[in-house]
Amino acid sequence: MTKVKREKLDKRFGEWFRQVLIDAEILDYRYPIKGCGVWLPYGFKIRKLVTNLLRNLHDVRGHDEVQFPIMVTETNLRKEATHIKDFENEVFWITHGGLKPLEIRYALRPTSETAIFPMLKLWIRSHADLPKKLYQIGSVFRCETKTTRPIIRVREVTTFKEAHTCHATAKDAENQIKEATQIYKDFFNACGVPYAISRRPDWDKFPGALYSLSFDVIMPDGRTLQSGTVHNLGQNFSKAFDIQYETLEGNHEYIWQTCYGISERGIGALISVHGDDNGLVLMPELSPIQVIIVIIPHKKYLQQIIKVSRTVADMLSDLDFRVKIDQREDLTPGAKFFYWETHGVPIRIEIGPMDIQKKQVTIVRRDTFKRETCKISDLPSRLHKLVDHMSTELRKKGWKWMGKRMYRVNSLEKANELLKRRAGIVELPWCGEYDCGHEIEERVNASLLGTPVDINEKIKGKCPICGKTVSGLVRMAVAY
RNA sequence: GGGGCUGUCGGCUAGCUUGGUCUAGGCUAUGAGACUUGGGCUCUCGUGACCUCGGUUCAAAUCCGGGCAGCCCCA
Repeated sequence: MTKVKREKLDKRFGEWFRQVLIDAEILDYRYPIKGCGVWLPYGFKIRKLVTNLLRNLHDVRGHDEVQFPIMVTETNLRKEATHIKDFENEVFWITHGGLKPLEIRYALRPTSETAIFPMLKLWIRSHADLPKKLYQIGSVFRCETKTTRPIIRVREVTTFKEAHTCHATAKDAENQIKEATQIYKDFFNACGVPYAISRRPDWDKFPGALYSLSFDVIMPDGRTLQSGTVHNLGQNFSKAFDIQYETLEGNHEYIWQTCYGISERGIGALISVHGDDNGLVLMPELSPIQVIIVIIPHKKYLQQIIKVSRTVADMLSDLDFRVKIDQREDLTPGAKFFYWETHGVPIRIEIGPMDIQKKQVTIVRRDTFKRETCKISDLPSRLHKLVDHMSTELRKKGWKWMGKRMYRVNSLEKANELLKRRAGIVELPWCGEYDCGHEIEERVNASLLGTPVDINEKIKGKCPICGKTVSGLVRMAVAY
């Protein structure tokens, strides 16, 4: 039996990740523009399963999907001062229409607040129009100056799910933050991806927000990937864009807003968390093919083998499994086994002469490579159980893995030692002050992810900089 | 933000130091055919490349400069 190994993945993650994108035919990063890649058919199918999951999660909670233009006028982009200040040096500009310079330049949206809000001003008249919860899935553009890498840091983010909500009161907006957080928890749980939720330091929040929460995922190399963010915008943007509503009493008030986003980084996370040295491992729910049938040809039994494999495929297809028979004649069964392993297909069914004789099939799991046989009549119940079991196991394995990479320390020295070897996320007592935070950041040479919002225990410690007794923590990691 | 390295068939690479039989070699992939098939079969015949622009030179994959693209390290 093949053994599950994660040596290459753990030691040379960057190389492993790039190879998986090629081997599993997810994304071709050879497009001639920096930071841009092409979603390949198989990768696009994964992406579609992920975006549909996001759609469902938002739809059932009263969000409506919309589609805004990719271009934003310069005037609108500049309306909220802190927002443009932060994005300014990574905005792509459209300066010409044909040969003529444009009188007003257009920006390729780096995020869509400034595209959406002028329209909200037109749409929102009274309290009866609230709450309004919209989302869209599309591309945003950032001229990243740091090294770009496929899926993880790109210039065209092709899969940006951004939700924008409007509310009558601060409290409603605050509740929306809770709902958004729950949606994202549900999302990452469905992907089997473990996360840490932190409130970003004040100086590192989304430009224009009151505060920002972030879902950070630890990658196999110990760096963290910011994979989802939730922002409370307060009235900062509604004031800048003059979005008011008429209250029950007939007054006019500015609306309260939130926004939250998840990108293809989520896909990057789920590839990285579950994979192994044989390539991709997918959650059954997010796998374009859930069951691959490989026949083992044998002259004497060939017709029977083909007939049985079709029967099995039809049966499983009727039960809503995504199933496929690998009918390629130029590859040996062994070659097919490797091929589908690199593609992360959760379950392989082998049907050969031995199986035919015993009226059974052979089942092999992708996550453990465990091989077992099953009577054809038992197949439906066996596979249903197996799929559930695999999802649960992958999710558990992910959280266990992450648990080993969470550290709580009291001194800068210890934190520094852990972060230097990229051990994962390190928690340290912190007073919450800007000066102390910056000094910590400098001394450990890593990023402050912010303060935990997903733990309940009481903390007692001393800020390593000012020495004050504190009840709060700060999380640090080497971030992507 | 700063520094370093790299670019040759679809992928991985040999050749570059010392410019010239390089008409650019190999593995893999791929097309046709034969033979196999319970963990990447074998054989035959094909296909397929010097990133780009400029410079040096009798002569450039090879040396120099710009651009584009990729990788690594440090802040």
